[in-house]
Amino acid sequence: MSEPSQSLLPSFSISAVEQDTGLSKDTLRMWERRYQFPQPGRDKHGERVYPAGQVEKLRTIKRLMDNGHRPGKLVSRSIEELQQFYSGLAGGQSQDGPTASRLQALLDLIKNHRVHDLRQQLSQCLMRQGLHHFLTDTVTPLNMLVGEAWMSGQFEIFEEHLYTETLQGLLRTAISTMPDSGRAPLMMLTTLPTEQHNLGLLMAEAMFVMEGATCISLGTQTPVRDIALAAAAHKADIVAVSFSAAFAPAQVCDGLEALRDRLPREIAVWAGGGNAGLGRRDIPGVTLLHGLDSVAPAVTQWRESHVTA
Amino acid sequence: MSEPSQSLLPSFSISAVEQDTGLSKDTLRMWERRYQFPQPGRDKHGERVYPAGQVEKLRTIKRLMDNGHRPGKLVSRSIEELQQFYSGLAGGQSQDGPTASRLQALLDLIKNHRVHDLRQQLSQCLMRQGLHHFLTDTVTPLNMLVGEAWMSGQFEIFEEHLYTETLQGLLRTAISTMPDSGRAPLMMLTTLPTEQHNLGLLMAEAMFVMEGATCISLGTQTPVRDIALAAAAHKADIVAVSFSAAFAPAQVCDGLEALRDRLPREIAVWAGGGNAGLGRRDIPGVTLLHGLDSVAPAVTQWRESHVTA
DNA sequence: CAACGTTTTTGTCCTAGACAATAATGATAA
DNA sequence: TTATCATTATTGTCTAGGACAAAAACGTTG
Repeated sequence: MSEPSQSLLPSFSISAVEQDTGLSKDTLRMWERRYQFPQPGRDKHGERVYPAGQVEKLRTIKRLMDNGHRPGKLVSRSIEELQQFYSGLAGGQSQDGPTASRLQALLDLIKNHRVHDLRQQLSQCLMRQGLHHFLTDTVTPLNMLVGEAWMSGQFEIFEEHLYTETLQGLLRTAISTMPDSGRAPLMMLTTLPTEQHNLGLLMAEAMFVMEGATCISLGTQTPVRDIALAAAAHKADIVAVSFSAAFAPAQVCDGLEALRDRLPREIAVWAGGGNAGLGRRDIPGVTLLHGLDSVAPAVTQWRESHVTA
Repeated sequence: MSEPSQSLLPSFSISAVEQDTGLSKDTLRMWERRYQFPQPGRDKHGERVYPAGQVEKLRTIKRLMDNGHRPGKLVSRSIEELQQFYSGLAGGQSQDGPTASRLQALLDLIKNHRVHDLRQQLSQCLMRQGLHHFLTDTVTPLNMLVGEAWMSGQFEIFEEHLYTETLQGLLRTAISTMPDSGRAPLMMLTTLPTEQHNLGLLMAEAMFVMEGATCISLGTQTPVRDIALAAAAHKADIVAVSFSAAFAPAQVCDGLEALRDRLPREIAVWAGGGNAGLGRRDIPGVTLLHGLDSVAPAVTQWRESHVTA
């Protein structure tokens, strides 16, 4: 529960590790049994005490799992191996030329903690490129680069937080600037419980608003029952749900099915985001959006099949 | 894990209940052992299946616990009794006259899902009252009323979400409107892991910015280690942490002590929010802010004791 | 190359016992 | 009557190892 601060290298209780890594206590104990990793020490009460290094490795593993890897292949490797593992994954589609250097410049601003300049530069990008290209050509690749930088040990968590927070501020401002068109479709946006990443949701909202849709965001973590109630209360046309990589892939389909069941058929369900479990199973009545570029066609198609007076 | 959708009244797995109520699986099982409540059924695999009614009662109990009640006195009572329990608690300091009717009007807007009007009315309040009075005289009491309305069954979760989301948008806009003074103190704002309520943090940020402080927000849920790193990187003067009622009161002091330990002495630690565990133990080197009104004096005092050229 | 069945992998759930931290209570003294 | 201290009650989280179903990977056949 508490983290003793005696030694220079701090150690963590099992619940602290759970919070820190996103791996459940059950999973942590199970890995210890199966893979002999992690191997925490014990305090005087016989409770697990995880050294900082192992926690870091666990974080790294979790991150790789979020990208589709399986733990069995990961636990036995060293941190260094794991870090290389990742750059081989995201680095595949790296840009080149001016785009790359522009992104690198932004990355440097984050690294050097120039929050103010970062915000200004991003804002400038937004103005120059327009919201659409800003999202697809700057934010999306930058997200990947930031994740990669964290993975390879160049970034700390807080630098990621800072980037996310800055971007959120920017996007919210941009969205609230666009006039509420009042046009169909009326979209309800949210995430399911345990999914706390707001950034993907905001990016989606921005895209939808640009297509002239009317958006109502419930924020993150709305229980299925409440999504259904909210959609009914607002007579929404579409419920859009976002799944980040961190969301348990196995839960994605379960959640979408539960949601689909609770909603009347005339309300569409759209799902998107960077989650590995999204394409896995096909759920009838749920439209998958693969990337931001599929937003515009989806809205257009919806409008064509819902022509009203 | 999955929620069967066969019956009209849906039922929940233990992990669904955990998500929904914020009570850990261990706690749920323990209550069952000790208090004979909840009493979930079992599916064919022998796993717990909680009926919707019990989940609702659990939610209600959790809410009361967040306000300082203890479970032993609550579990045996009926939902109706529990709901009265709450209104007796928060209703004590109800306003009267024009303030009350203004708040009631806003409450009605939420209830009738007039999101657009709600935003406009709130915005108008903000303009008329100014940010300071808006926060203390409108937002704070409205928060309580919304919580109370939920408790007594008048509000659904999603209506609370909607209110929160609207308010967040408004506050973020207001904050970004105020020019970044660049003056001391440089404040770093965040919450500890598991604390996901951003609203209190935003309200605090607004107050600080109005006092001419420079704010950098890390968003919610930053691990202690990363708060320390971030504070060092930005040469922050003060680290401010917010604790909502939902945060485990027992963890508050632990977290603050851990944070205090990791930060150099010249960086101040301020803590605030509606959490019941805040005043409990006195932590040397941590300043407690009781309510938004204590923000201004605290900043003034800090400035007085840090006169620089 | 697609579709199917089999094996391995993996996470979550279960029970039941132990114990420490916190809150409430009662007793004593100022 | 109020403050302080010791005792008792309450409460949450940890531990262990067993069980099992869902998903992924693999191999085989059409």
